[in-house]
Amino acid sequence: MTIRMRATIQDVAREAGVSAATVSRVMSAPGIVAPATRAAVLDAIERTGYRVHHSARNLRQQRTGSIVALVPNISNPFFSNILSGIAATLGPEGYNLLIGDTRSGPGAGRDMLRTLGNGVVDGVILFDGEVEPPARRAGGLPTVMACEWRPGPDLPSVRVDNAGGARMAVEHLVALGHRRIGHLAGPPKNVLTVERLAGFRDAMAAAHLSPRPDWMLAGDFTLESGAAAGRRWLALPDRPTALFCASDEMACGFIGAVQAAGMGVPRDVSVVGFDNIELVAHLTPPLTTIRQQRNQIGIEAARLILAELLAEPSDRPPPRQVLLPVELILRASTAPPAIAQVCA
Amino acid sequence: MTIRMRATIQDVAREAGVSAATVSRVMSAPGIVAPATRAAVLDAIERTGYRVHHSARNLRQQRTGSIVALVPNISNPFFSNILSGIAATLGPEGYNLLIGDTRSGPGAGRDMLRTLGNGVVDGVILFDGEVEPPARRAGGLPTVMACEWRPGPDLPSVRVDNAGGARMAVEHLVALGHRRIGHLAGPPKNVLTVERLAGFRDAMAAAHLSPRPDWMLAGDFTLESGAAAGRRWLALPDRPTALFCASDEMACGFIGAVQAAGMGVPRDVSVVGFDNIELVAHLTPPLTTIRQQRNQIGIEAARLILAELLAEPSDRPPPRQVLLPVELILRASTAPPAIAQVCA
DNA sequence: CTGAAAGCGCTTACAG
DNA sequence: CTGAAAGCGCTTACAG
Repeated sequence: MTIRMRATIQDVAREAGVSAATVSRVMSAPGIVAPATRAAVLDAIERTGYRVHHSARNLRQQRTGSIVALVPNISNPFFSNILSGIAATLGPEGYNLLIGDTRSGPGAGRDMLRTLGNGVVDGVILFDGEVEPPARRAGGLPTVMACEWRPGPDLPSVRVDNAGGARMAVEHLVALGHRRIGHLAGPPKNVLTVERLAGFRDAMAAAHLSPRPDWMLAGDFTLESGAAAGRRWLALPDRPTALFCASDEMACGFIGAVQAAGMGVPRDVSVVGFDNIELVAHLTPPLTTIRQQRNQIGIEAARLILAELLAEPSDRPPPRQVLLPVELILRASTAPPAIAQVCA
Repeated sequence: MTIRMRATIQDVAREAGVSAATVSRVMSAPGIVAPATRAAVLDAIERTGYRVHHSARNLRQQRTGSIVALVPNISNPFFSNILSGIAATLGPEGYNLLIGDTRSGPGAGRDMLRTLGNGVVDGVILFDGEVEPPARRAGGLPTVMACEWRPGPDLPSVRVDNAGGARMAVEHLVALGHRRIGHLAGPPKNVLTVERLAGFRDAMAAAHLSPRPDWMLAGDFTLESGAAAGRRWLALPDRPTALFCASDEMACGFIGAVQAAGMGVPRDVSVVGFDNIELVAHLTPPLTTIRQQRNQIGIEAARLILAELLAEPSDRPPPRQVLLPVELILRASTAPPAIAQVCA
């Protein structure tokens, strides 16, 4: 029952007949150590099964090697692909990805950011526009925003063209002949809600249509809120013939509720979503939607935070805003309005 | 432009007129320090804005304060709720949750586990039955399995009653009057595939039905493989009237493909899924499925790993297997077979 | 090209 | 109840 302890750098040094400093150099800058020495060290590393102890290295280098992604809700599948893009980009650069939830758990929100600031992570990718990150000069961590952002201040961020996507959705419906177009929005204060709503209004105005207040439905991006909106749509005395939903999840819930009542999509109402989550291609009818490149969002966010970490605090570049394009995906949930509807 | 450095324990000690040791004790065992001293220290902590530096503490305590969850695919929304259950349980105990992907990225699989073993994490929750964790005595990390598991060895694990769920699904279909029942399975080597298939066969035998080879469809748990199975079903000269799918995602893909061809669910085929992911309640028709308590899986897995970390290596308890029950959720995707079908 | 030494910021026997 | 000291395992000026 001999328990073999983990080898330390000292064990390797002894085994190779060199100093710990040399072993360290072989790992970090192999070029500056003599070939023979290097070979001996590598051999000793092999024999001892040595692996660097990260806590020790981190303490010495005053870094942690971890980045945290803070999302409003880990359970939301929208983030899965994004997180996978982040992890894939961070890994090769020697960073681990930690994941946190800003809305639940201990020390949620801003308080969490302060706790994380001391030897837990080196940087933050923040997906929640309602959390205010402590300023850099107040001891705050390097932070980038993704998807959502905060008004005003100068954090690097990656966003998609939310207003543009909303315009595409409406223009598509208008081109099909719809003039009675409603909108199912996200939670009121959310920046994405605001931008998509603005795009909706712009495109409506451009088509000389004025949004009807009773056709502006409120949701919160969730399936359930979409279903509730569907029930409200069913109860309307005078219904829009088309609806632009600010998220695919809401569109799914809406369609489910409408179909459950025996109405048809797009027969009775055309529906456009936002996000292009994988599932909506398999619905009946498949959902017309605005595609966000989720994996790319993750990749870009990871690059931004890596750039922040690399830059000297003194000559940090001005915060970059990466804007990713979106794309209209045409499927069968949209069609020209029925004659009866147009004449209603 | 005064940059105020982070306060260290020494700064607090100086400020309070005590030693660093005392400050440390105030944080870890307030009871053993005199009330007056304690108050002075707390005051100094407040004034300096001191926060413990985790890398240093970790190095000293020979722990990292992090647990990693290794999943086969971060992008799979099935894991979202589970991860959120883990994070919620780990947080209050002072552990962070790291998330890794066993199938992609650098050092995937087993190699990853060895890298993680040195000051990166204290323990592993492994969701991939195909990764072999290094044994504890070979310097392997404390590990628990969740959802999937490995044949034979003695790792603690949390599982659901996969075979029981499959039996419930088939019994339900039999009770509705189906006798022509097919199965859409997961990837062949997967333990979940094997268990659910066994449950399927048991229940079929109990109903004096023999599974027809041409009704045993193969998938890999993904939407796309479900859609492919739907196309195969459509091409069958003699079709089953009901199908038990080993995952909800496959059931969604299957239903989408079948409906796209103008066939009806449950009119032409009844479908049962497995998992009860949130979305399937909003499909048309809503999916009858086997519910897994995903959040609870996460909570139990977190408890198991915490127990492992707490136990002295000497008197570690025998590995516990937590078996969570599943539940049949009745919805509208299943119905008695049509007369024409029964007589086919 | 290599080594001796200092030190990252904590915690914890040990002694009093 | 409290302090002085050692040490966790590394890396990195500094000196040669």
